[in-house]
Amino acid sequence: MSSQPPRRATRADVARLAGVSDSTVSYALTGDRPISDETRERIERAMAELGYVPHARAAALASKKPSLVALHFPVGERGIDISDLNYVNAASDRAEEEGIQMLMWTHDVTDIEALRRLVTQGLVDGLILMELRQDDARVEYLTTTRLPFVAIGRTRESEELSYIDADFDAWGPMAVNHLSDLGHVEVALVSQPSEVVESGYGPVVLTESSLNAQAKRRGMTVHQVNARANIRAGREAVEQLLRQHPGITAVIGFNAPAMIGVLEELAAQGRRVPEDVSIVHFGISPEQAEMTVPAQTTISAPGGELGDVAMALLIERMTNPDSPIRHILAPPVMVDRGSTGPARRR
Amino acid sequence: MSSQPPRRATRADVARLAGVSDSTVSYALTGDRPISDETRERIERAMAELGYVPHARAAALASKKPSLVALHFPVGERGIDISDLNYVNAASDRAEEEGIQMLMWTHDVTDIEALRRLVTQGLVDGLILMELRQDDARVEYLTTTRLPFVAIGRTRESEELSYIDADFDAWGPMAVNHLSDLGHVEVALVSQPSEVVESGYGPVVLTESSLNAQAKRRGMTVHQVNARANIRAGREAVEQLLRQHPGITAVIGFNAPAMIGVLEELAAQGRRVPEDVSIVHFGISPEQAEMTVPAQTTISAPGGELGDVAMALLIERMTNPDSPIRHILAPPVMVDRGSTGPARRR
DNA sequence: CTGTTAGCGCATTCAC
DNA sequence: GTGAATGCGCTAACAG
Repeated sequence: MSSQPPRRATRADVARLAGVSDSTVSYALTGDRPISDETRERIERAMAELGYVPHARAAALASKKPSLVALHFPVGERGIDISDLNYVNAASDRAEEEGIQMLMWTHDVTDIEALRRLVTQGLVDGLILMELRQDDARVEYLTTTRLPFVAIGRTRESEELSYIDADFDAWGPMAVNHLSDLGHVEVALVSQPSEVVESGYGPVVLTESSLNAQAKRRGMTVHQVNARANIRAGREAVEQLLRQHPGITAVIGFNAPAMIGVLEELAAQGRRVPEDVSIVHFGISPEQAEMTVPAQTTISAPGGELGDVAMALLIERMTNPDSPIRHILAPPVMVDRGSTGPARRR
Repeated sequence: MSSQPPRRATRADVARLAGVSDSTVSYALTGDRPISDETRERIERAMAELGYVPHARAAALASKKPSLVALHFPVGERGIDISDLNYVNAASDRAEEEGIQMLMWTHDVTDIEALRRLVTQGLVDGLILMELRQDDARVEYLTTTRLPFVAIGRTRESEELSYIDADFDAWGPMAVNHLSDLGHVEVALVSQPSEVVESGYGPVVLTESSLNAQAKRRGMTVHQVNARANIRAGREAVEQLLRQHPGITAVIGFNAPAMIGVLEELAAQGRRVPEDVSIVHFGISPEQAEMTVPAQTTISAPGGELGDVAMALLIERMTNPDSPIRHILAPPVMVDRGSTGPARRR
């Protein structure tokens, strides 16, 4: 390992060694104006020799252009999985295309004090919010701030908020119609813990209500259970559901760990999927859906699109604070993995 | 929503409004020298009126003190779960105590090009690496750089690397001794996918070898399977193991999703835990261990300690580049959740 | 094609 | 107790 030089080389060091002026070095770097091949060559040699690394934060200070944004990814009860990574990577890729770095910030949604520190320290030029609540304290706080931000997800009153979100109002009907077309008339919904619903978590609230509305229209009965996000809770939930409502022919899931338990319990009871019970699962990634036995048919948002568009929205707002508020809804995508079939005859 | 002021207020604006000099405002903020109550009062009023927010990145530039570090958390095949969050939160808490913000960076371990961009853009003052490989290209690259970094985990040749790591050499013996004391002489090891092992992932490599060595000493036979990280793979693995080696009385796991499958398959076969088969699981979080039916006895690293110490190490290196290289090993912790018992009589 | 100059927002040394 | 001056590393006019 080479011994560490005492301090990092600066543009001035490079300029001196190359025998040119400071700004020439800058321009050689950015290519913002023509440089003769010869001086460019000298500059590059000097940079290499000094191990010169431009200091992006100083550049950002001087140019007043955005260089660093954060994605607020509150890793709450459920953690981060590969499906979330689709968002994250898409957003980050989009940022890098624009020469902006994106880092993740993982504090709890409710930790407004930490958010305040992040913002008031002026460490980032913009923020993307995820896991929006219907009433979201972060949004309230950030609107009192000059920091540009957009959301993946939305609040109840979101007129003033730029966001992209999955069109959850279409999720429920998509599931109901699919199952109803297959002849199912009595189904179970294994949803998320009641705290999550009560805290006003948009996806669940919107999906549940669109599902119930459409079920009513199609004459379908829905028995809902709010299960904790673990395997055991899923087993217990489905055991009880099937005991109390033997007419159930399909389970709609919105809770990945619990649905593992549901599948376990069905297998333990000797019920086959999809011959005896059909399964549809909201919002999980292909990886999660393929992981279980059997694989699950899913209805979800289009992977990276949300992240990509969100970053584009943020960049627009950072570049031009007067750019219009945007609301974008991404339609759901259903992937059939064979876990649904015609309803068992009653 | 209030209309947005044209630009953010600066220290100069505050100084002008308060009728004091720029530096006085700085000192009022930092408290680095005595300020009369009266001027402090005026300054505070001015700050409030202007909605002044200090600009941390400019401050960092001027003071040459670190203000932003990144935690490289490669979210690979397995994602991030709550157990990882212990590290993340502990590190981040420690950073904030020192007035430093920590953000996460989630690119793939192998994406050195992206790492190079992160570093050469000079966006962060330091870096914590996670998920170290035995030969880790990131370490190689970063040592050619002036950027301070430390690791949670270690490489094969880690003399020059400051790290904290779990003492995996103690994991294997802890599991072997525990089971051997209970009379188990033939056990299964459901480990991670062979690519992971071949890529030289330290925890697995070290744990496996310490386990095998100790098993030999204690006269224990270990049948190892490298299962993919999903439920189905775990089911298949244990089914085959028990068929080929009916003498197996315990399963040692190092693969959370696969072990869910193992438990499912044992239940499906009517084998009870721990009466028929004992279970010990390496490296999963309490949350994961409690989630399954039955809960699993675990041997893991002490949650937040790794993150906390890693950040402390990094801060030391950033503050004083000449500080000594440190190697710290954290002893394993076993939590008995009742999934192990005396070996079934053969 | 290249150099000079004046900042970006702040910390800090040196004065008073 | 307070102010003025200098510089962190870089960008971006303004000058040739």
